[in-house]
This record gives sequence, C-alpha cells and structure tokens, in this order.
Amino acid sequence: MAIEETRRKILSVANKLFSQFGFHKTSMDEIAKIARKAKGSLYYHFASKEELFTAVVANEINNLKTQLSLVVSDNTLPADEKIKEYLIKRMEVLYTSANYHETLKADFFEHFDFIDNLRKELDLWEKQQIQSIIYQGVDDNVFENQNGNIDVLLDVFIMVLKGLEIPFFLQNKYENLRPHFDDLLRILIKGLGK
Amino acid sequence: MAIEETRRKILSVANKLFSQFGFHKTSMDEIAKIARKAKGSLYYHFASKEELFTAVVANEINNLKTQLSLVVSDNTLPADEKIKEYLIKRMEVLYTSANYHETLKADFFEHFDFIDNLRKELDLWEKQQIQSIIYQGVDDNVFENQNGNIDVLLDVFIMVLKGLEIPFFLQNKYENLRPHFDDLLRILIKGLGK
Amino acid sequence: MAIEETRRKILSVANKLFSQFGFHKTSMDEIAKIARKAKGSLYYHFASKEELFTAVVANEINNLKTQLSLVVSDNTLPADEKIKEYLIKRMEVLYTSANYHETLKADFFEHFDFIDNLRKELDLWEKQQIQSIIYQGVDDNVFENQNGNIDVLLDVFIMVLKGLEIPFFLQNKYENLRPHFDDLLRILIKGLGK
Amino acid sequence: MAIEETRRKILSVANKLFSQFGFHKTSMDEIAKIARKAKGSLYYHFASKEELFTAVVANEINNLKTQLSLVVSDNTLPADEKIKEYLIKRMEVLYTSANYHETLKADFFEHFDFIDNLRKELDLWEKQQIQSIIYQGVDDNVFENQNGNIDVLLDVFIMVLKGLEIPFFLQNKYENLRPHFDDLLRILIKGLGK
DNA sequence: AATGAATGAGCTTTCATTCAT
DNA sequence: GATGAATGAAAGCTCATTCAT
Repeated sequence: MAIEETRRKILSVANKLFSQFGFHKTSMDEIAKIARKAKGSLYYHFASKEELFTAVVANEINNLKTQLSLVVSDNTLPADEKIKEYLIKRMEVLYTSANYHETLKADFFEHFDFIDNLRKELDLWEKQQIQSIIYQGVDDNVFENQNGNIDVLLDVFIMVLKGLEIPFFLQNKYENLRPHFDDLLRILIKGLGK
Repeated sequence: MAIEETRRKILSVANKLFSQFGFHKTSMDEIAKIARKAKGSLYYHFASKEELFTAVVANEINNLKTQLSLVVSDNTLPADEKIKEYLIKRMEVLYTSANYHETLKADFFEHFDFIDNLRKELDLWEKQQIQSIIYQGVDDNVFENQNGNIDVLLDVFIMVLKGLEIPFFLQNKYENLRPHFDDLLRILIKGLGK
Repeated sequence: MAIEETRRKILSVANKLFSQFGFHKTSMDEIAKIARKAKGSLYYHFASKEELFTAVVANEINNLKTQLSLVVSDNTLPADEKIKEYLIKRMEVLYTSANYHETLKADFFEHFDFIDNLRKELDLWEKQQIQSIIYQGVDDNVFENQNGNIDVLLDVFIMVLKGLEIPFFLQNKYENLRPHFDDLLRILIKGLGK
Repeated sequence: MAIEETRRKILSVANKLFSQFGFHKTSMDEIAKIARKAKGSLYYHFASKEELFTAVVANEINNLKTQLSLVVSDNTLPADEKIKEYLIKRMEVLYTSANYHETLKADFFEHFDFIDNLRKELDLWEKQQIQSIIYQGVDDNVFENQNGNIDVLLDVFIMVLKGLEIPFFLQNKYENLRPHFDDLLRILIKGLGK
C-alpha cells in the first residue's frame, strides 16, 4: 500500500509538471521536491526520467481508450453521428490530457524513441475503432462504399483526425474553434458521405 | 564577402543539425565544430542559440512563402485546382524544410516565445492567401457561398491544412501517404464544394 | 556528519581561495578541484558562487562579533581603555579575516547587492556596541558630553574606525603601523576626551 | 589631431563606463560601441584593457594633484586651516573622481598589480605635501612638536586621511556626512594640536 | 522501500585579444 | 590609423544518475 502510494504520488506530480513545463524543462529534482520524496526514490520506482515520462503518458492513453470505447460500443448511434461523437469525445479528452501533448512533442518533434511504442499501439487501436465505425456506416448505407477501397478512406480520415490534434489543442485554440466544430464535421462527413 | 560566407556556413550547418537532432540536442559546440568555426564566432554573428535558430527558421519560412506565392498568383488555375496545388506545394516544401518542423516544436511544444512572431506572421500570411483563393472560388461559382460565412470555412480549412503538417511530414509518412493525396483532396474539396 | 564535513571542506577551501585571489579570480572549478569535490557538489551545498561567498563572509562576521563582544562586556575596563581595546581587537580579528576584506570589495566596490545585508547588519551591531561604550564613558565622566550630541561623536568615531580598515589591513600595513597604534589612539581619545 | 581625438574619445568613454560599472563589468566591447570606434582601435591606442584603465586613473590622479597643490601653496592659510582645507578639497575632488575609487578597488581589493605604481606614487606625493603643512604648523607653533617625532604624527594623519576615503565616498555617504565634517576636523585637529 | 549526498559531463555564454586588410 | 571578423579559453551553472546507508 505504502509503495503504491509513493508511486502514485510521483506519477501525479510528474504528470502535472510535465504537462505544465514540458519534458525538458521539468527536472527530476523538481518532481522530487514537489512530491516530497527523495530524488533517489524516483529512481527506485522508475529506471529513468524517460521511463517516468512514459508511465505518465501510458496513463493518459489508457484513459483516452476507455472514454473512446464507450462511444464506439454505443449501438444506439448511427455511423455518421458516432464518428462525430468519436471526434468530439477525442478532442475533449485530449484537451484535458495535457501530457498526451507531450507525447506529440516527444514523438514527432524530439525524436524520443522511447515513446514510439505507445504511440504506435494507440494509432493501431484507433484505426481499428474507426474502421469498425466506417464498416458499420457502409453496412447501414450511411457512407459511400468508396468502391470497396475502405482502407484509403480510413487512412485519410485518421490523417485528418490526428492532424487536428495540433491546431485544436496544442495551440490552445480549443475554446476558439469549438464553435466551428459542427462546420468542420459537416465538411468531413459530407466528404465521406454519399 | 568573407563575413557573408561565414554566416552562411554557420546557418547551413545549424540548419542541418537542428533538423537532424532538434533544438535541444544540438549544441553550439557541435555546430561550431562541424562548421569549422570557433564557438565565439557563432556568437559574433548570432547573439544567442535562440537567435541562430530563429534565423534558420526565418530562411525556411521565406522559402515557403516564395514557393506558395507562385501557386497563388497563377491565374490559369481554377480555385479548386489551385487550392489543391497549394496544398501539394505546401507539403512538398515543408517536406524539405526540416527546420520548420522545429518551429512547430518551438511554437507549439516548448512554448519558445522567441519564434512566436515568425509563426504568427506566417499564419496570417497564409490565411490571406487561402482567403483569396476561396473568394476566387466563390466568385467563379466553384465553391459554395456558405451563406456568406466564408470566414468559418476559411478557419476550418486552415485548421485542417495545418493539422496535416504533422502526420504527413513529421512522422515521415510522406512517401506512404503521397498516393492517398488525391483521395484526401477529393474529400476536402467535396466538403467545400457545391 | 559526512555532509557537514563536505560543507566545511568546501567553505574552508573557498575561504582560502577567495581571500587569496579575490572573488572574481577564484573560479568554482578551482575551489572544487582543491577541495577534491565535484563541481556539482559545490552547487548541491550552495546555490551559487555568490551564496558560497556570502556563507564564507558570514562566518567571519560571526567570529568578529564574538571576539568584540568579549571586549564590550568586560566591565573591568574604563571607557577610554575599552574603546582602545575594541579598536585593537577589531584590527587583530580583521587582520586574520581575509574574506571580510572581500566583503568590502563586494559592498563598496563591486556593488554586490548580495552582501549588503550582512554588511548593514554588522554596521548596526557595531554602532550599538560603540554607543554603549561611549555612553559608559560619558556617564563615568571619561568622555566629554559633547553638549549631549553623542550621535555625532558616534558617527565620526565609526567613520574613522571603518576608514582604518583599509590602510591597516588591506594594504598589508598592519605590521608597519601596529607600533603607531598608541599614537593614533592617543590622538583619537584626546579628540574625544575632556 | 585626428589620432588625438580618437584617443581622447576612448579615454572619455572608458572613464565614464569604468566608474559606472567597475573594471570587471565594463567590457572593451561596450567601450568601443559607445565610443563609436572599432574594438581594434582600442588596442591600437592601448595595449590592453589594463593599460586603458591605468591611463584613465592616471588622468584623475593628475587632476587630484593639481587641485591639492593649489591648497598647499596657498601661503595665506595657517597650518591648521590649511590642513582642514586640504582634507575638504581632497574629499571634494575624490567625490567627483569616480575612477579613483576604481583604483582603490583595484589596488586594495582586487590585487591589480598594474595599478600599484600609480598608487604608490600618489601616496608618496601626498605624504610630502602634508609633511610640508605639518612642518609649517610646528614652525608657526600651531601644532605640537610631538617631541620631534613628526613622522609618527604624519603617518597617523595620513592613515586617517586615507581611511576616510571609504566611508565618505565609496559608501556614497558624502552628503550624509558632509555636515559632520567640522566635528571630525575638530577632533582630529584637537588631537594634533597643542 | 526510501533516502539524499555526491557526481561529472555537458551546456550556453562572455570577452580580451589578434590580425589581415 | 583604423577596422571588425574571428578566436578560444574560461566561466558559472544544470541535471540525470548513482550508491552507500
């Protein structure tokens, strides 16, 4: 119990600091001080700064998955609305998952290889989810069949989806652009739809 | 002349290293060593590491603007094709502008204020270019009038545009996704179009 | 215990080097090397070079206060002899407090604000001590009442007192001038006295 | 002419900057920039930073000597008033000779050997001046003969004189203490006098 | 399980000085 | 006489990591 408590405390403080100041500008020293733990303790629980950061990000990815699963498995929604819900929920969760942004930094920008696996796993998982929605949409005659070339449609959609992470969240334009959400989705769905 | 040569050499080496290793992992020491200049010389020409980085990015932004201007001012293209060309050219230039990616890091990620102005200026400039294309498209009856609410359309388009920077280039998926370009554009244009 | 040992070792080496070469010409590198500690260790114990220097000076000031207190509280001495003893003891202690001289540099010369507080505190403390001696002297009818304007007398005396720090010690003229001490004091006391 | 003009300009700017920021915190770069001269020009006229500083100080010492000579050679004054005038004039000139203070720093504190000669020369010169005043005073029966031991009296007086440089000027207490001047002098003269 | 003192490699930056022109 | 580009040694400081306890 005590050990779990310490680990949790460290993770919690690390989460806050990494998201506030970024990976580089957050030092192990500061995490230790704010968590009221010895610096050595951080290394007892996490082999390195990178591993600590990875653990923090893993937490948020799990949270994102949980939330999105609820949408995907909601069978009361038609495919076009479901994909809209998926997008909105995704944005909302990411908006509060500050460290996932750090993942972006790490993965895209800083060439932090140590985060790669988490990213790739999530990418794959999301692709599967959206695939299932699109298949549902094609089955239900909501989406165009795309001449059977659904994989391309899927790739494009994911591409846009992930692309939106940046302007929406990293630039802190969520509030500004939230009102345009419907327009965006209309255009995307129209592009997808029959 | 000699001074220009030195400056160019430093910029050139800095460009290569920054794009290869990122801002943080590139040290002034290494830039100096590879450029075969004294470390002090870097500081003679650039007041700080940040200023050197800024100069590198400014170069690439100017290059990007020059290339895009050619597309925008090409009056032989209809609006829908012009916007397609704009997007493609943008991707191509960015693909070879490795340090613009560093800008992204700087701006989005590390909150490097010193790059802010360059980014904002470019954002504004691009918005104006695309605005002119969309207006042309509405005038020529190629795009829907959007009930006169062209600004929203503009915001959404730019949002997608900028969002695409990430998955396409920073993940080095350019080659993978290049074949899907037409599909993406079809969907986007269809979303925009009448 | 170990930590105290390390701290003391650093302080001791810093004391020696600062007094020998001055604040500027003593580098943290050299202190570390001579103390056989890692440079990082200096920064573990002292946040900055300035703080280390301040700690060194604080030590000497405390020592000075302790020594002078013995004189002031010695009630077997009449005021004129006590003030003479005070002056002599002051000179003697300062003569071996090489880094207090650095304080002078810091305070007077280099305008090092970070030493200001220590200096001011000491100034105030000394003023109080001497004030008590002079009051005693006036009470005991050893010193002239100065028409009740003792503060002026006090200021002048302290002025001379502090002024003497320089020629006596910083110019290493202690040995040369030590023999003239009695003459100096005779003149000063005569100036003060009835 | 032009060459003299350049030299003068450099000296003038150096004087201002050294006195404002001190020797260490004034860089050759800044002197060159403010003097609107190339850095290389400073080295054409002065072999090193130290030599430039020395030249600046030499100027002020000459000025001090000139002013004090006027007092010493004024034969209308009795010795006690002359010594008072000497002290006052000395203070006044020093108060406006900011770089002489730097000399003090350099000589006393920073162990700048390169300034030593100037200091020693001035010390000797002043000792001669004051000696002549005291001899005049003894001759005129204004000062006590001190049992023929005038050298001691001389040393003590110079000691106090130089000691006063610090509290009066370097601590910027000139204005504060100017009103106490008469009291100080009264005490000193009383100590010296019959 | 936890501590925290100690480490050392690495960083950016400063600046007096040199020298070809 | 004057320039200013170039130098390189040195400085203060940071921080992830280790390890004896």
